[in-house]
Amino acid sequence: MRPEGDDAVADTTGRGTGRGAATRALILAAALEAFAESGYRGTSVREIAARCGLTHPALIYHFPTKADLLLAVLERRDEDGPLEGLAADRVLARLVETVGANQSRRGLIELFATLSAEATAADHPAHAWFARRYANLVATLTRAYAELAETGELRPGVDPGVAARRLVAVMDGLQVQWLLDPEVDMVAGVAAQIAADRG
Amino acid sequence: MRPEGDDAVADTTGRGTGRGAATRALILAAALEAFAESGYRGTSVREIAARCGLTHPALIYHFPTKADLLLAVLERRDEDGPLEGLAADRVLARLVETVGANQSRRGLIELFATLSAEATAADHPAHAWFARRYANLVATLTRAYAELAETGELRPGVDPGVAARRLVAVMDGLQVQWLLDPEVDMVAGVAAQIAADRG
DNA sequence: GTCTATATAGAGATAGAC
DNA sequence: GTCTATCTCTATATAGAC
Repeated sequence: MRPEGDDAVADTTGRGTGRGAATRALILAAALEAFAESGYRGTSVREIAARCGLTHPALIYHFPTKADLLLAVLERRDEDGPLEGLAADRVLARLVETVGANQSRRGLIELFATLSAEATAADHPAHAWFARRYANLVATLTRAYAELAETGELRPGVDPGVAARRLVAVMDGLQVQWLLDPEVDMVAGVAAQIAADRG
Repeated sequence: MRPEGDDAVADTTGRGTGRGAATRALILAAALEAFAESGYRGTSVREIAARCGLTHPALIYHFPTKADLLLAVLERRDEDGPLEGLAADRVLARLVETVGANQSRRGLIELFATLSAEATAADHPAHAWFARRYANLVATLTRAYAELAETGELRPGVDPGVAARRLVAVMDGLQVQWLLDPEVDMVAGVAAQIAADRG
């Protein structure tokens, strides 16, 4: 009897989808929360284990190292709908929607704000993941802005590549300001940023 | 005989300016470096002590706790020339200059990028410092943009307060991107940001 | 003012029982 | 699949010698 049914959690350890699949999902949720509150370095594997009623070795059985656990959390977020295929208008609209949706998930914002700064260190376990993430995002937004420029919808003199980096920067920077002061309106900020560069 | 001469290092422990003043300056420099490389949580007091040829207890004599050391490092940077008194044009020009100057001090950028994210946690020792810093910076830039708006030098429809927050966000966000990829031009990005909101 | 030595707590990770 | 018990390392901080 296998109680997990048709559970479909990604398995990075290659152990298949045994009974542990549900436990793995539990662990990933707890890890997301914990990393979000204290960052990667500030969180202990024991604390994550305690959050889901496990002991430290039990967790380690599923994710051999702390770094493996972090990468599993990050890879899980990669499943979010990609922006790559969309038209320029849709890409920018989706970006604003995402910011609005995230505004109700403080933990997620904390995780990415903390981690993206931590992970600038070359030896950080999530370094490659963030480098790839930023490169992809900037490339996608550069293409969107370039598309706007072709039809004259980008303000003259605005460089699509620089504007794309600035847009990503505004999203990141407003997250920190919002974490320090929840009165800050991230959606308004990002929308204003896009409006400033469009014609 | 007091070898420190007219040394003027801030003394947060209330021990006066005895021989230790030179040692304190040495410690602060090493702490800045170390915090910059590994963040506050990722740095041990022992490592900072080792960097300046001291033992851990010797350092603790000067700065009773790790948090005291961090705050002393931050307060030391408060001595940088303030923006408050300047005219709008000068404020914005100085901002771009500062970004350019910082581009040669990777350690400083790492410190602030890492810490500003870490310090969003309410119980972080530098939380109050960063909350104050952002409030001051946004207030100063809001005033500068409002001044531009009065003389019609701000693009119509741009809210000075929102634009100020976006400018601060761009500076912060570009730092992370620059840390991940030194090809990123922070000066060009910040200059473009200001140009996008001005008339 | 700086040291050695130590207390205490917590980290990540492993071995082996059940 | 999860546990107890333990290893090893490192952390912050203190006591007291010099």
